[in-house]
Amino acid sequence: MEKLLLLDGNSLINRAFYALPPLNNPQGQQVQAVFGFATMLVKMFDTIKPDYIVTAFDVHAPTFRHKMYDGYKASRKGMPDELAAQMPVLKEMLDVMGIKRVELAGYEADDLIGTLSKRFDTETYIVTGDRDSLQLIDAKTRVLLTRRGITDTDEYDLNTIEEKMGLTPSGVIDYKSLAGDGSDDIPGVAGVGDKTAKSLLSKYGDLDGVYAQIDSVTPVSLKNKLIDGKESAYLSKTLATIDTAVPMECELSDCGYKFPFSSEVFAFFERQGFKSLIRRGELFDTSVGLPVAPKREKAQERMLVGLDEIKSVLKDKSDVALYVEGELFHLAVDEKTEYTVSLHYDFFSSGVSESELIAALKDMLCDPKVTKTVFDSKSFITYLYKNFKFVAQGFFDVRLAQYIADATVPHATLESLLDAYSIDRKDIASGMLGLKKSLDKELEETGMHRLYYDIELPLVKVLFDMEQAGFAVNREKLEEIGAIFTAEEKSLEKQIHAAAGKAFNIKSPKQLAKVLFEDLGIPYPKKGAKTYNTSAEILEQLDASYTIVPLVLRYRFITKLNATYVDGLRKLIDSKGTVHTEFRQTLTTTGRLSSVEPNLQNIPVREEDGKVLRSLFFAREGFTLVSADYSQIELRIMAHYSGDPTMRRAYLDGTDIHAYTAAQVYGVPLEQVTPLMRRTAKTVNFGIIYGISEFGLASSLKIAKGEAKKFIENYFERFSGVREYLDNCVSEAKKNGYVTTLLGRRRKIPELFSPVYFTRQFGERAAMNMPLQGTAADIIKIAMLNVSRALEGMRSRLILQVHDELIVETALDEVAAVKEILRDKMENAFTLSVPLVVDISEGKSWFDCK
DNA sequence: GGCTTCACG
DNA sequence: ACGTACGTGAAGCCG
Repeated sequence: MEKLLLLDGNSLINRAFYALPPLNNPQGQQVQAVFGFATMLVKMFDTIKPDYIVTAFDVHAPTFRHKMYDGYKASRKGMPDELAAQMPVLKEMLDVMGIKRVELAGYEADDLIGTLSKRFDTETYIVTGDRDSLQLIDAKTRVLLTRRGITDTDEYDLNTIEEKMGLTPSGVIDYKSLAGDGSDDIPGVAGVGDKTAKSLLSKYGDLDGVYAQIDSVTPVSLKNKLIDGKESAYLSKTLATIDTAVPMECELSDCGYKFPFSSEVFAFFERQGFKSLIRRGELFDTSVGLPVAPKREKAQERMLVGLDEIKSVLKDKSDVALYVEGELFHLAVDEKTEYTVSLHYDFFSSGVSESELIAALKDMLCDPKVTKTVFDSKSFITYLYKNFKFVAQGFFDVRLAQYIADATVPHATLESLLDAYSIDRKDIASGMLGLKKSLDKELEETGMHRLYYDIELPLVKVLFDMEQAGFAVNREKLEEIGAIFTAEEKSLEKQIHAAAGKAFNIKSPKQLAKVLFEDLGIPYPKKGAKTYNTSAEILEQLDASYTIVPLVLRYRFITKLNATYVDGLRKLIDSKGTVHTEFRQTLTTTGRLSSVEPNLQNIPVREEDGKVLRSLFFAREGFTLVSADYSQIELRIMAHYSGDPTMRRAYLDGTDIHAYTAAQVYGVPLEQVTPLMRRTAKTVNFGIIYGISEFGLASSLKIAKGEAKKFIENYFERFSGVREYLDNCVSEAKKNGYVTTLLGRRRKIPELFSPVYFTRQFGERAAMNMPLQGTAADIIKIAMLNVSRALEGMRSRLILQVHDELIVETALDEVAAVKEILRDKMENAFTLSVPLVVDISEGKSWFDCK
């Protein structure tokens, strides 16, 4: 018999949307739901081999919609805009595939599917995530319910529905009439749930049976609930019943489709970036001469036993891939063969021990002429250094290359990367050689070859050295400061509890809000707020006559310092009194580094009482700290990029930029700029870097939006080049889908294509900020490479980077030389049209560097 | 595990 | 009509 496949378009795309991570097409639009739908379809073609397909969609009665700035908003409550935006793409896909789609105003997809399932006398498969559809099962109709993933389904037919659900198809309706369905707004009978509904149905057959013998229902309480809920039960029955007689035109002969796919489908997949589908040649009709990419052959698997065999495979090879996975060591010298070595070594087994293997490979690992392709080279050389005490070199880092190629996928795993390039997960090492080839080409094509090979890759070793060097921490002083903090914390806690009139957990924002705004009745500054916010920003606005408020603020401050920096740091000090941060090089979207365990990039500095924590970080015996930081590097980059003559003038003349900005914006001579004017101008300058918005500036300056608007207008009038630059950033980003730094680092900004106004605004600000923040990151990375080279042969060591600051632990007799190196290498890392200026300080501890 | 809060550039 | 400045990490609460 011929087979008909009925798909619930809304339900399935919804599943696909939530089952997959966001995935963007080359234009930056999210398309993961469409991709998931396509994958499901292909699976269905494969397993069911239907003769006919129809996809049904919901069309709700038109509702009033507010006019949007962007003229668009999700049409259905509960559907996120990111999904709604994919509906037209899905429909386009179905059209190019020649798959019939049906929709009818006022009917749900369910009803259309129900009608079609009854209309044709043929074997019918319904695919949906909606359990309601189980009522449509009959001798020729079965239902495939989607499971967790996107291609897995549970099949229900007339036999299995009884076993799996304990219900008949029509029982599904009766069940809902009694138990209701919260997610579908079906009330059911109050007080009747899953268990009761099923036992009633098994006893009385169906809903009518229950009410026919209502007097025999026990216990009496249940009987009364049923009597009270009778009207609701029958209303529910109407609601739960799928309409199988929708007046719609559709004949089986309209429902054919073309598979294998045509060249139009291929072109569609290409436009949407569905690489893994494009690579599957068998999906396409080859008779039309498609440019189908050859499918990557799966590598031959070979187990290597014994060191001699391993050595002979590697002999004279200059391009190898390595991956250690538990007790398995993966190895490849070309893409055709996947070698595995078992590191499980004992008296009986024939495996090779880890230390034997590494010893045998040591020369190769340290030979820069042999390129070792690995996933995360810093982890790999750290592992070798910790366990075997040598420093390997000569790597291609697949994770790093992928991050440079596309930083919107943060910290990708090797599996996700192999999947993305349609490489079998078992081909770990040989697959990495494939990845290397693809990524290398991608970097070349996108102009990021040099960024990767000349900056990021060599930086790995610099970061490794910094991590190993570590930063010495004064443990006695840590305990002293901790004791002081703890004492104050205790005292504050007592005072706060006394002021509140009771003990409560001050660290719980919920409990704190209740005490402040309800128990003590402090007026909440934002009227109409749904939930209380207890952030410092709000607390600072509260009526000064409530003494509890400053106590809470101080308590927050002290506990933050104590928990994060005293307790947090203590746990991470090694036996030598040193902390070794880990720098993450493949994380941020702008190209900055991040620092973890401990994060040494957010040690307090702004508040005096917090800044004392910097005295814990000190230079070891015979050394001192030299710190160098760029002065307003991002604004200088802005001056360079925009070429704004007014702004450049300030930097060329060496004028105080914030005072100068104030003079311009307020229209007064430089000498008449007050500290308040300067402070305001400084905030405006920060705003410029962040991608200014009226709202953001207003909230930062705590002024009205209208006033902020005036500031911005004044600013742009004086610095018109800056406005042109920012506008240009956004328009370029919208045209290309990405922005770039001076060194060609790219950041895709898919948010610019969101249907949601706010998300798009965010994308625009990110487009303005990234070239500035990212170029600053590029420049300090170059400086780090040059500083570290210049320090070779000296005893002084680079130990920390804090975005625009470098710290060198400096041998006492090298102080002058180090200062000169830092100034020279940092100021000359890159030539801009305005000077880069570095401020240098020195001290035994970080606190003393001022 | 998500949310809130707050430390840094 | 609604609510954010850009980029991070850590701690603690809460469900």
